[in-house]
Amino acid sequence: MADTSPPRTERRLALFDASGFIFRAYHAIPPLTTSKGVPTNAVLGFTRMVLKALQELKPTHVALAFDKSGRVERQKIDPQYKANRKAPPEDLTPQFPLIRKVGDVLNLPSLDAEGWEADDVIGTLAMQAKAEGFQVLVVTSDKDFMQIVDEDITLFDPQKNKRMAVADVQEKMGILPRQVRDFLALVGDAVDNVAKVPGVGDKTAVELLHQFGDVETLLSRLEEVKKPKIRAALESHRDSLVRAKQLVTFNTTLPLGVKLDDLVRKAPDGTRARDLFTELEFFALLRDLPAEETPRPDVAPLVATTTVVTTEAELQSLVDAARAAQAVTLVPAFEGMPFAAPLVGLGVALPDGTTRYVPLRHQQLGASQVPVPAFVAAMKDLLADAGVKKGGHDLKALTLVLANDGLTLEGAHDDVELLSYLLNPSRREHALADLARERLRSELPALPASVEGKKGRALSDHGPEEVAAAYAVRADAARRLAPELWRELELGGLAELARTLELPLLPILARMEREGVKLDVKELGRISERVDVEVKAKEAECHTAAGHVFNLGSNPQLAQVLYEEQKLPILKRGKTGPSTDQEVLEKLAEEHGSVLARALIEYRGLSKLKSTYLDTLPSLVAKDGRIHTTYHQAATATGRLSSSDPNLQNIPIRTELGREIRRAFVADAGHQLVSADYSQVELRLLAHIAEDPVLIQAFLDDEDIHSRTAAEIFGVDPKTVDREQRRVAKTVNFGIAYGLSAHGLSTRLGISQESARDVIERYFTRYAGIRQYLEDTVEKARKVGYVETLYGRRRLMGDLLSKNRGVAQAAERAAINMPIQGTAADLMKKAMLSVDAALREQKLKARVLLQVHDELLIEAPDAEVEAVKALAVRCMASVAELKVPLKVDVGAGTSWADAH
DNA sequence: AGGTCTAGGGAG
DNA sequence: CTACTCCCTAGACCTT
Repeated sequence: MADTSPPRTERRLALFDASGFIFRAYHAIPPLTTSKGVPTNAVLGFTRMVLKALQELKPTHVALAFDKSGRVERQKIDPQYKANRKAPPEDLTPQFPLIRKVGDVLNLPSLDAEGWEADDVIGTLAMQAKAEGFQVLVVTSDKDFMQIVDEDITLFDPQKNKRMAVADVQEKMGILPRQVRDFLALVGDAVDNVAKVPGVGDKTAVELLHQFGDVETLLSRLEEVKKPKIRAALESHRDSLVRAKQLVTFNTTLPLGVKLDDLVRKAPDGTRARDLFTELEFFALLRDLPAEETPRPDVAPLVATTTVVTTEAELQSLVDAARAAQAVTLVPAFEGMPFAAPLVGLGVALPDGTTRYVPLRHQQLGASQVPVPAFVAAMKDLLADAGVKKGGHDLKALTLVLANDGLTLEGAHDDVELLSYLLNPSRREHALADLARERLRSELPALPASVEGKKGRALSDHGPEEVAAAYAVRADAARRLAPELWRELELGGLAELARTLELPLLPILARMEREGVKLDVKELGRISERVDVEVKAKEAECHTAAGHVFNLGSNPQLAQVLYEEQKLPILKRGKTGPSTDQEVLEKLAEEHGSVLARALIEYRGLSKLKSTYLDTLPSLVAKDGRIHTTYHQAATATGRLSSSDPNLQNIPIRTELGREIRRAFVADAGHQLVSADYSQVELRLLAHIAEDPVLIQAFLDDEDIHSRTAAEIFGVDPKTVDREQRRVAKTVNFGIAYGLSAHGLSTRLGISQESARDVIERYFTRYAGIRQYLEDTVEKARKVGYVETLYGRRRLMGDLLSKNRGVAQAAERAAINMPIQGTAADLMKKAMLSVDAALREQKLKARVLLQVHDELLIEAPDAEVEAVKALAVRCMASVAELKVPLKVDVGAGTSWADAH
């Protein structure tokens, strides 16, 4: 039996200067509130610091020390002590109790003493612990604490992550730790209103202490002080100096009535900590909390054991059970990209609450696992049977992995990632572990580190016993989460959206990813070589203009050259320094004739396209010569898809070079790419949703919408609108659904704020329905807490009630935009279902490859091109009956550029 | 060497 | 603060 209590010499007590950190955290972290408006910046900073320090110091004992009416006792010595301190800011006061709560849920004892400061509490405990043989670590950033440093007591500054021992004090101060109080008394403290001896600064104080050792000796041998002025000053400030030393000296003899055994470190109360952090919206910190040690009694723990399926008979009985229940939850074990990764094993949860793990490609098992062909044969029909509801987490990935073994998954129904997303699309992640923690109050067992970290052993090198439980438990967690999520979806009116839109879309996205798009690597290479030359030339041009070589990619270096060496005016500042962005460079080039700025703009444009696309895309081409992006169906706050690895939704188009890059996206031999995109879809939706008669009529008349808007704004005939007027109108049309302000419009158009205001006012006068819609949307969102699309997709909008004006206003703009952008996303998703169904129905070979928000890119055999163009237009335009027509532009060609 | 943050910029 | 929604790159900075 191992003795779990550490040996005496290894007992470490960490004492936190809580009060000190509260103020530091408050000032270090910009104002922050929860979505309900509760200020939390100091709480957050404090909590972070504590967690970090605990991790770093790994103490065996711990306490948080607070001030409690901290001036009272010292003001008995000197009524002026801290008399100039203002009351804490009003948004800090409510944070004190919250910080005590944090200490409470983290199981860290809070200590204080009436009338005394945290310093004294710490001093007292430090002495007590030292006497009992502890190592003491005082967590503080306050220099006053140096006075209690000795061989057993060290300071730790969590911000700098530095410890301070005796030698460090000597090095920093030039005196011994026990002389620190004498030093502080001599030099005083303006902040705390501790009087100093005039004429005595740091240097003199240290010199005096070297000569006399301490204040008392100094005062008893004043005649030995050489400098007459200093001697006189000390003479006349005798009393205040003695008082000062009393003020700065910690009281180390407080009757705290605490035994060190009471301070043994305990694990946080996982449940309460999670609840509190959730309430405070400290989502990042939630992850750092250790596993919950006390599961809630009303929830059964996730299955702890699982059956490893190694025979065909066992597999068959699993299949039979799933078929009988018409449902099964599956979590695949695989490594790498789902469209290329072999299935290593499959975690299975059945509705009866049992789980299995089916190993398939575990090296060690060899022949003692079900052979892949047998697995495929046994599972094929079950997986392809849409009547058997499939559950899991990220069923698109499951679909792709299964497809690698020729298996088709139908009946995707309980994808908990997708369901959770629909409930709250603003959430960054819908990780299974988080959902299980929040909704099941259960921690998922970790995967072996070598699996999780993707390094070391391959997954297939693990024995099934190492991973079986982990995957089975994941399946079980998903199975249990689904009904709860569906219940909430029903309550929110979101279930239909899930059933009829998102879930049917899932297999289509899987097919699109699997299909990929062909890239002409040679063509891209040719462009890259050419651009390489141009980039180098521009780089040289920049260096010449600067007069020396520097790193063009480094904004600090660039700022140095522009603003210090070339003395150009700083037009805009960012968080970290003067800005060097496009807008600024443009001005510097235009208005200040900067050659460097001009060359840099061109350099940036070229190098961006080169590094992001030309150099990167070829490495992402799979063995089949095609690029397989990943679509994220549970990513955006508005309901759009997103794309990554690579992002094919931001391939350039606006510049000539950009268009050339699109020329490298090509159709396979004998095929063409058909591009079909919605024209002005968001503006049309704005017209429909806002029910604005003027805008609706404009679309019904199929007018040039920007010219029409210009005509409305400027009160002229649409035919006589000039280019400038149209440009203004176009910017307004685009910006209005984003909550465009007069300020924004003026900077974008380079017009005065007055005329921008005028333009917006005229717009709203002509399109009165739009103003009404914008106002109603925000007002309703404030009341109900969310905004929604035509099809009921919701986005929760907590920030609308934020006390931070900037945050609240940003939320208003997002609230205005979401119903428009989100409805457009809904329409496109519906269109994708419709196109897919039509292609199948007509038995066409054409395949949808890409979706870029308002565009679909389809690869069609030459013979099908015309039919596919017509089909795409028909499907996309008829996806909804609105008060305005949906217009679809379509084109075809051998490359993506040519299809436009 | 590896992770995270920031600035900047590509798309709709 | 100042136009919404994303993802990716490079450099800076910090940690292992």
